[in-house]
Amino acid sequence: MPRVVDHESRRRRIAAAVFGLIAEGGLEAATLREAADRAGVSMGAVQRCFATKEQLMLFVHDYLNAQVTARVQTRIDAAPDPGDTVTMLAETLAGILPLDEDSRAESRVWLAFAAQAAVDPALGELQRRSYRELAALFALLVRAAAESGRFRAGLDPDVVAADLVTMTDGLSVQLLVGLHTPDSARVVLDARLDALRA
Amino acid sequence: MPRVVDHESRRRRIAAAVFGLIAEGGLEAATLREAADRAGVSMGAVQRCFATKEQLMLFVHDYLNAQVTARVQTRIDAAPDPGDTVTMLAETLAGILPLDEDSRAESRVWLAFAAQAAVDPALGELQRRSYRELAALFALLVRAAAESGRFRAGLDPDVVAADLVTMTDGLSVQLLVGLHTPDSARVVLDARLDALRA
DNA sequence: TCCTTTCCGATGCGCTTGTATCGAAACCTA
DNA sequence: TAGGTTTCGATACAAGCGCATCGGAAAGGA
Repeated sequence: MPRVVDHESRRRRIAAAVFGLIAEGGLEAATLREAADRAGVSMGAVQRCFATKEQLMLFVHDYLNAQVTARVQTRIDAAPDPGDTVTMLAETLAGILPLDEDSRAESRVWLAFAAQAAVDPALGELQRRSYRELAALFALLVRAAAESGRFRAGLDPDVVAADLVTMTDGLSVQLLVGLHTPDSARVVLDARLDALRA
Repeated sequence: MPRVVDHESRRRRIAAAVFGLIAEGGLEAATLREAADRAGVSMGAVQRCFATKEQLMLFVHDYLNAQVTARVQTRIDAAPDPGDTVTMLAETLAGILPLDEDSRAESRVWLAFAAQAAVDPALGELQRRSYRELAALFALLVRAAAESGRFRAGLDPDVVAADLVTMTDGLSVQLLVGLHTPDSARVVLDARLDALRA
């Protein structure tokens, strides 16, 4: 059993390379050769880690989700009150939005996948699942905040969660295209949260 | 001056073909050969009408805007009270959203261009201009509705217009991905309009 | 009628793509 | 140390791409 290498870390390295390529040039810029170059490996290595390009792209989609999740967790941990449900909700929302260069790159990749998901059933199903998880998280936090009295009573957590997902998508597009600035987006976000508070 | 043909109508025919290709398979499916086939012309004709593929894509972007505008105008004309500002606003919003198969196709193409615009400055500028026009129209209608007493006084038309643009983008994405249904999207839209009424 | 001018359809070219292939190198076991 | 197994790097290949080329067809003026 010779020449054993850490496949998983190499897969992540390649995924990170593809992520960068998509962030800079869209899905069309994601070619196996460029990915191999950027990851510092040969094409043969890429082909050994991923049987087809489609599998690679699905892995990159998961990699994107992991990146966003990690960013959000970091934000929450750095907040003054990491255990507070409203803090968690606010930091999650702010962490998803493209408010700095890193999150802009993530959002560009997200948008590229969203466009592809609209014409690719398999990717669409994957994305639908991701959205459902996000909405469930939002609903969980909203319900907890309402029960603890931090949010108004009588809110429908699922409806509010869906609204928040819709808002983040809209704001992300507007931030990327440049019609919203990070400052103006924060105003919208804060206003939305204020409207929920008791 | 022989062999004179109607260039403009041929350009629209080709644009319509590319539009269909993008709606079905994303930007990657938009190739000159497929476009020529679908439009029922030869590649030579396509090359005569558009010097490069980039010019063709920019034309398709304008074609998309024209399609949406025409749909919205049709909706307004068919409404019971075409002259009412609130009616115009409501029909414009509903016309933009992917609520039926035709508008879903338009929204898929819009999303494909939005993703490309995030990594292509020229297309980004074009899209920014389109968004500004839309926001200006919304602001105009909101201001008129507020002055005529149909909407609450004290609304900032520009802020409301930006919010409406953001909402339509978010709803469009959620409708395309399948987390919102046409019915649930209409509920959100109606609620947003109700919140503006006096 | 013929000629000039415009147009178009077909074909070719250079390039890039994803994937397949394969000899060589690397490593663990015996 | 020898052997066998796994991995990798380079290369080959077919397909598809945008774009360039060009001979002939079409149409109005002389």
